[in-house]
Amino acid sequence: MTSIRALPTLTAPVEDYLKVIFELEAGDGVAGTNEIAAELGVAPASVSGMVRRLAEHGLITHERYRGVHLTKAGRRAALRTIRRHRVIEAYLTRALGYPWDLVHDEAERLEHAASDELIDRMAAAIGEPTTDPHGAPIPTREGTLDEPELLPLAAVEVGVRVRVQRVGDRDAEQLRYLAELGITPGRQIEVLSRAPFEGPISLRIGRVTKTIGPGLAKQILVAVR
Amino acid sequence: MTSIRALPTLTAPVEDYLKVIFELEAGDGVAGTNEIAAELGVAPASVSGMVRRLAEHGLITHERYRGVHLTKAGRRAALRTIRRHRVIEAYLTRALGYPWDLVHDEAERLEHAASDELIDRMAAAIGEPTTDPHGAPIPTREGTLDEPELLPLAAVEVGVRVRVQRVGDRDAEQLRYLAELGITPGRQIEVLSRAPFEGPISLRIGRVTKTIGPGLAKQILVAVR
DNA sequence: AGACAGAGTTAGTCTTGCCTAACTTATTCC
DNA sequence: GGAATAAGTTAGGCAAGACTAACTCTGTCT
Ligand SMILES: [Mn+2]
Ligand SMILES: [Mn+2]
Ligand SMILES: [Mn+2]
Ligand SMILES: [Mn+2]
Repeated sequence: MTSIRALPTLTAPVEDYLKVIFELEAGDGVAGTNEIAAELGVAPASVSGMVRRLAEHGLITHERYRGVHLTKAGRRAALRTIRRHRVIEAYLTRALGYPWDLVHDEAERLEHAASDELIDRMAAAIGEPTTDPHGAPIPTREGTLDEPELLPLAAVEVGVRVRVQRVGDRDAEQLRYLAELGITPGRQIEVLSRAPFEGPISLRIGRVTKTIGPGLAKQILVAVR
Repeated sequence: MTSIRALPTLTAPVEDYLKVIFELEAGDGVAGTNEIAAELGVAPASVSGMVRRLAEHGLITHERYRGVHLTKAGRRAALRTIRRHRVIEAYLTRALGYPWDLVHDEAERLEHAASDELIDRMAAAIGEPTTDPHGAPIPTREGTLDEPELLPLAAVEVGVRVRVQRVGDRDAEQLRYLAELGITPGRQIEVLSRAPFEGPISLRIGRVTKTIGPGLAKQILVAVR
């Protein structure tokens, strides 16, 4: 039995905090104050303040000095914002010809202003997309997220052929470079060689060969075969 | 010689105040505290506070107890927001099939979050519209606004044939009713009769006859012939 | 001229969200 | 086990933007 409680419209900063906490928790299992601060570009002390408020509103639980976890309500709100963000990114590229390196910043603001109605119309207009332009899966209206297991390209053995599934979308410059290299979701890649000690990685992309650093290779998520 | 000064990104409330002041000034020649407060749904004291801040930032001039006027910079900012608002309304109806009674509220939020880039792409995608769905003219990118002289339907003589140019867009309910009556921009109407003392007005709309009150008729702006 | 209504302002308070500086806790390392 | 270090928190401030209550203009009406 679920009690339907109208969420009392969250502010833009609150939505951004929840989103970041969701993503950190998915990675580490727990979200730390400094991590959240770094991700949002605010001072750690500001995070402590917000964490108190989020806990008071029942969106997270907080163990002092131990990190935070989303509650059911917090997780729901986070997934709603993530859905909005990714639908907006998908719509901007597919319907308005936006380049994939610009959509993130735009979506970062619009995600707080668009109504559910608008998000649904956008999604419908481009055929209910399941991923955003960077390959990130889009949560459903109902708040379920199907996150497939993916491998960072940096961890793929030499000789293996993989398909690009998803790339990091925070850095616009990096996205432009990836596009230039031809590394976009759906692309087939073969790892030709890997220098030891975190050295450069050679790739065959289509019929050309390119070499990238391991840092970049960590941002490229692939599926084998 | 114009000095190019980057406006230090205005907040959403500031943009809304400037928009409202622009519209009141266009009407009365001056914007009063209480008018602004009523328009924004805020206490008059809140307006006094904001007015001080806007004046400090050089967006308005303020004579105590006398009302406010936009400066050049304030007018420019107001027109920018109005352009955004109307382009968004036009885009939502033309590209996403939004009904005309819902676009205002949506645009009221999105106008503060969309980049100039996005507004330009939206405008381009629907063929550089010159009016919004309610017939309001859209300011140009350069900040000029061509506001044609229009007559409220309430002031039209019996027997005169007019064309609907623009309708008030604040009240969603009213917009639904107007749509039901068939009173939308572009529509031809003939005034059949007007009862005295602010009485009801009979109209021929297409081949049907409808009667409306004078309050509603003030919200309908028309051009003769 | 004086009174009064309406418009506008001031004073004081609240919440949100941010900051820096100083402090406390947890962990790690010798 | 105790010191160093990293992580996290508290204290104290600030600006924006809202509120209520109390005060002050301004203009009008007699
Ligand atoms: Mn955001
Ligand atoms: Mn993305
Ligand atoms: Mn607005
Ligand atoms: Mn409109």
